[in-house]
Amino acid sequence: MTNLPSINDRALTLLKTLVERYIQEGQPVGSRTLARESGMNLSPATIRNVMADLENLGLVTSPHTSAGRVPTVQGYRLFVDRLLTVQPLDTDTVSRFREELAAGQNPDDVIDTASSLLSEVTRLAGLVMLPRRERMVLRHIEFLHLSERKVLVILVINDQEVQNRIITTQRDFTPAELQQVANYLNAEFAGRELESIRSGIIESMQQSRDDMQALMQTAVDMADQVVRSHRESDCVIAGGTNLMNYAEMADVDKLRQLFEAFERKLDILHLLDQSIEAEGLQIFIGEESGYSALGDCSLVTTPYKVEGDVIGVLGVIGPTRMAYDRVIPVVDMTAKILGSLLSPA
Amino acid sequence: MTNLPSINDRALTLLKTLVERYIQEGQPVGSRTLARESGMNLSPATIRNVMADLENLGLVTSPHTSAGRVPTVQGYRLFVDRLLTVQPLDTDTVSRFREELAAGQNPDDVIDTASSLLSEVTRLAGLVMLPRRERMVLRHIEFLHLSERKVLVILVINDQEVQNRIITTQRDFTPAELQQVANYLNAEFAGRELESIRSGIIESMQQSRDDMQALMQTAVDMADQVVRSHRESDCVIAGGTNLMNYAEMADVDKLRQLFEAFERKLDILHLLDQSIEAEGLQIFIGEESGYSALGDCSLVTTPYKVEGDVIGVLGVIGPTRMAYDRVIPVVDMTAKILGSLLSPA
DNA sequence: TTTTGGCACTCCGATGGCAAGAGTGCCAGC
DNA sequence: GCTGGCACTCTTGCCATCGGAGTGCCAAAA
Repeated sequence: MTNLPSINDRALTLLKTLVERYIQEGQPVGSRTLARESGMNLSPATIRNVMADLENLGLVTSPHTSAGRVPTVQGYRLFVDRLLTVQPLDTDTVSRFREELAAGQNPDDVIDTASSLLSEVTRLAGLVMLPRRERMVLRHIEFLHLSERKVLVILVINDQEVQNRIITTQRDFTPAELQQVANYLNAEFAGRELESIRSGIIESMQQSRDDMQALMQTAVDMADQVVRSHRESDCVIAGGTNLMNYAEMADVDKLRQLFEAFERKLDILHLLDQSIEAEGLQIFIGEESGYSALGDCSLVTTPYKVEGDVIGVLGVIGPTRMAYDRVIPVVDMTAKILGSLLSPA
Repeated sequence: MTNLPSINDRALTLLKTLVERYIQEGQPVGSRTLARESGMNLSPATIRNVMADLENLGLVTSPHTSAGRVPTVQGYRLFVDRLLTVQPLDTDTVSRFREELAAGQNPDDVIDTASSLLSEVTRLAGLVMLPRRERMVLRHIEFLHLSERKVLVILVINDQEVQNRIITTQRDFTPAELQQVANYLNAEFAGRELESIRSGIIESMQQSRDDMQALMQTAVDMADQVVRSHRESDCVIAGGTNLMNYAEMADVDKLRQLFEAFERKLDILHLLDQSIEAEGLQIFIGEESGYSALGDCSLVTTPYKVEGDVIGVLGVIGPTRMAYDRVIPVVDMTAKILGSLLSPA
């Protein structure tokens, strides 16, 4: 972000080749290799001088005296911000994403598929935050008499999501009574936002017979729960095992931390929450995320939109040493396709 | 299983202490330790003789010349079949299971909770196979008009499970038309088994208007899918990260194999399928499972029943060196509680 | 016949020294 | 400002060594 004072183009080019090389090989890059690789016709000695500068600027570091250099977080930052040349997507991948995502039967399906595809193609862990809707509109409510005092409540929200729950009522309602309550609620509240329904129902509970209140109360509870669960939201993580293939994850302890974070999901969600605010694609590199469990990991995320409104975030998580140039376009494309598939109509 | 010829009680007691000790410490047990631990007032030399016998019988083995002994798979087998003294459950755990499981809002909730509780209490990975029902009865079907040519189909099966899907129809149906089809299907097929509905609907499709066929076809498709997905079934695995705490899982490669098996789920399901036939609690030790990915793992499973019929399997997976005496009663109890909670009425 | 003490033996794991290899830092010369 | 050269450092692999732990076997004791 901050513009570095004394850094010339040559140093930048060398940094770029260094990062690229390190991403590919995963091992410290020495001056000899860099001299060969950079295509700049410079001697190793010159490179060493430049490296010393880059090290002073905090862009690279060596693990020990006689190893090559490795990019620091700041080095990666500069790389992705200013040096990265993004690889074009091959059309096969695009059409594959389009097809497999379109095959989903309902939003949950599509989101699962998105996460799996992301992980499979990038060979990293894919993550998709479930869409949050600004407007949560009750579409339809239905009560189904199961057995004595057991009722199945079905709630349809936003034309897509179906919630269901079994409740035990105080007394046995006849199917006709249930139908009656449902009809009333549908007539009164269908099309209204969940937030506003709560007060509405509580009001009308005053007037209705006492024993109907339990049913209505449940409707309110469920609506509450849907709203709440959508506020704290949730996310789908796929292909965590992919991360076990990387040398930097060889430490079981580190792995455990990471996978525990996956199971908790909370930290991840918090990170995703941050990037939901951002305009476009975002990259968190290593410690930038602020979570030690994501130690040597980077996160590439981008929001996805329905009808111009951001409703969620998706991306991948992998070692800092990931192929950003190939990952970024995949994440980008997935967001676009997912957005278009989730839009109503 | 096969009764071993020359094995006396003393040898068995020593085997028992050896296995217990090894389960606790995770390290080969030497003759000196065993002499102290067994409480039998025998000298290490005597123990060594017995160990040599046990080794000949294939019940224990030493990793190398001057290490103590470690149980073999056969050793564990004999241990769990004949020597194991099961620890009583503490009542706190039981009531905790009861409460947390009863709090589930619908079957899926309950199953997730069961898996999590299993993993948390045993500190292993918990797994629960989704219940398969013999009778799959259509309870209710509903069509909801979303937008032009988009219809949300909701299927309620067995009074508990709700399936939903969004379909695109050939032409736009009015809400009234949709209601009409739903009414017809409910009147005709509610209460009947899914298997038999297929043919019924196809028959009645001959008589109905062509453009209604699409809707009915979808109903058939969904029913098919439900039946099929229940046949190949599915399972919930929780707390895989717990396994990373065990020394025998320190190898990242082994871990990867294991977690990949978790993601595939197929092998696991196949194993669970085997134990669904069995009468009660079953233990697969190490290679007995037949899957190399489960190399040093054991599986403790037990079927759970609803109204006397086995409808699923649950259990835990962990290192062979697990505390069987504590794990077994937990698995057992979970199955009982889960069964009672899933029963209708 | 069974148990025991003793003793030689084996193997692991930690430690240290050694040499090769890789890469750096610095300096003097171009 | 670039380059070659040289000394220096650090890792890695290898080998030898040594103490500890535990076994196997044998001969004596119970």
